[in-house]
Amino acid sequence: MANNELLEKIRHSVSHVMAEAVLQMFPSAQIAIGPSIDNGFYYDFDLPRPLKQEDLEEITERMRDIMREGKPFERAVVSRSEAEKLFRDQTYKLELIRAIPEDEDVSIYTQGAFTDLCRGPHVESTKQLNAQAFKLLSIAGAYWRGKETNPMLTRIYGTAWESPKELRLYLKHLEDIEKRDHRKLGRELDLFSLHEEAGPGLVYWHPKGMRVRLAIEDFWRDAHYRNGYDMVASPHVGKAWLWDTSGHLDFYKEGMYPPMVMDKADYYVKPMNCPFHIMIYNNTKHSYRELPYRWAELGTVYRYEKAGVLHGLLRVRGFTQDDAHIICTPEQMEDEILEVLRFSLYMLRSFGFEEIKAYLSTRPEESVGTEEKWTSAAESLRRAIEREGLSYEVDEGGGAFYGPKIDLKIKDALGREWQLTTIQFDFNLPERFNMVFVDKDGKEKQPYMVHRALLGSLERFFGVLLEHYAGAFPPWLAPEQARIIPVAAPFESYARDVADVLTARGFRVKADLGDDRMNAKIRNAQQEKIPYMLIVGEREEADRTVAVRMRSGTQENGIALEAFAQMLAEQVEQKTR
RNA sequence: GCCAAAAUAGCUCAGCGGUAGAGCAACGCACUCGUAAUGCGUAGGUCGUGGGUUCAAUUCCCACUUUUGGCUCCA
Repeated sequence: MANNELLEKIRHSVSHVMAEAVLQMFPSAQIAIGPSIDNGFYYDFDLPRPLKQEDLEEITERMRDIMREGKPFERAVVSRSEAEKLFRDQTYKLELIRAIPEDEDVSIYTQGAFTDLCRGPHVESTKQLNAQAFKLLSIAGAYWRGKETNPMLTRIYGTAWESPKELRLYLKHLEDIEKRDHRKLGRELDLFSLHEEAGPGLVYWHPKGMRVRLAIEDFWRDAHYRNGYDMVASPHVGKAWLWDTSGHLDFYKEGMYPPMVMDKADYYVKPMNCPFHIMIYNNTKHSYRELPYRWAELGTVYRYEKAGVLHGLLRVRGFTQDDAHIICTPEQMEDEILEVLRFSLYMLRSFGFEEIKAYLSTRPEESVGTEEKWTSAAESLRRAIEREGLSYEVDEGGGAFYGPKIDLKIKDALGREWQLTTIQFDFNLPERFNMVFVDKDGKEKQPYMVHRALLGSLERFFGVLLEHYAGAFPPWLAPEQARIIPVAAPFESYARDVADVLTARGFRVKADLGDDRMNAKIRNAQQEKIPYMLIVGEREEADRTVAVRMRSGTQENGIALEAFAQMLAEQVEQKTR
């Protein structure tokens, strides 16, 4: 969506108009902040009572009235004391005024009866706002300045555009997003479920969803073996000793499920796989000749996520990371980073994600590891990004305390960004677990350890993929690749024959032999978003062909069964969409 | 965790102080049919859980659970 200066002015101005309308209704309301945001605006209020949906209608009407009056937005620069006097009843505004740096002007904007502390800019007059091109969307709670310890304010979100037409397009876009919601598609296509009574945030994979997941996993394992990784598997629980040593009980305890007691020892379900992989490493002594190790595991971990943040497959409490740890010598580190980034991009592109952006996070204030290690690690991350020609942003000080990292975000079919890949250095665990290798000079040295997940978690990745394809998976991922539909009962045996042939070739197909009419069978297959419908009747049976109907609606008749099988095999191999 | 809203059949939803209703799906029967729904019938619900108010609660009130939208966009 375009986001030019005019739109920003419009949105910010509409938010002021909304604040004026809210103050008309609730003269005692405290107003906080009301910026423009992507696609719209919000304003935070401290109100005498909670808002109802109907209130939004009244606010909307009042806003339209204000816009019709056509009052100018007037800017004025005032002194601090004037500002404080002006907003003496507005505690949040007073706090904001005090936070303005000394060398900055304090400006106010007035339209009609409403004056707000504001940096601007705004449109010149409320006349320039189109009374039919905005919509108040939702009411939400938001902490003052986003801090949990601060009071909870009432936030009204809205969207605003130059013209009613643009508003309609945007609302349509929101509908598209809703239609693609992976939770909805997951239910409609019978892919997965969640069960509140059996535990929130825990995913149940149904047969069809599992088919897709296994297609992803099979490709993932194969790609990892081809790219120099080995597979390991580790337990789901570990004794407190492990988590004490790793530091998780000190730093991550609130993210872990509470302990289980057995034989007088505390066992914790794993929130991460790393300590286990280190146990494997520390099982024996290692020479520099053996490094690097690249150990991968589809490791299922459990983390306590706050109840309010759970969201379908995208935020869950139990998930399977496509995890791997690279353990290498300092000399190998640069090449390993470059390689892992290259491999990440290959994986993401294989799934149809072409727009990829990198985010580099560097050393935060509190951190472990030497300055030298941080610098060399961050620099090799940066060089790897640049060599791959990725656009990137740097988040200074945004790294974890244990090391710098690269995150990769992809853009999906609707232009939304999702973080999938993370590549993180870890200077903490090698130290805590006393990991060593014997170098050329016969001395024990500490290896570098890199933690990486390319798809992130299978659950989240599956959710993103589902929305990206709107449920219409490409043939190589589709749970059912082709549905064989006889035009009438007499051709059921040929339909079964076709299904047997294709099943024997390793394809995922089903013959629809129910007593529905053909039209209904096509409709069902269409709604299940199956890539191919093979329609068979007298003609097809006679010359061993199939009529191939694609879910796009286009069709090719009289395709030899063998030719179809070859085409499908090729599409699966090439991962064609 | 916090704010707000919601929870009725497998799904989508209606109802609302007098012990529940539709469409789709499911199941049964009939129908021999060439590109997005053949017709008829049957079954399915302690109205999220617990408590309260009431002669009577799915409906009103309270608590809990879960779900949804937010809690990062800085005057």
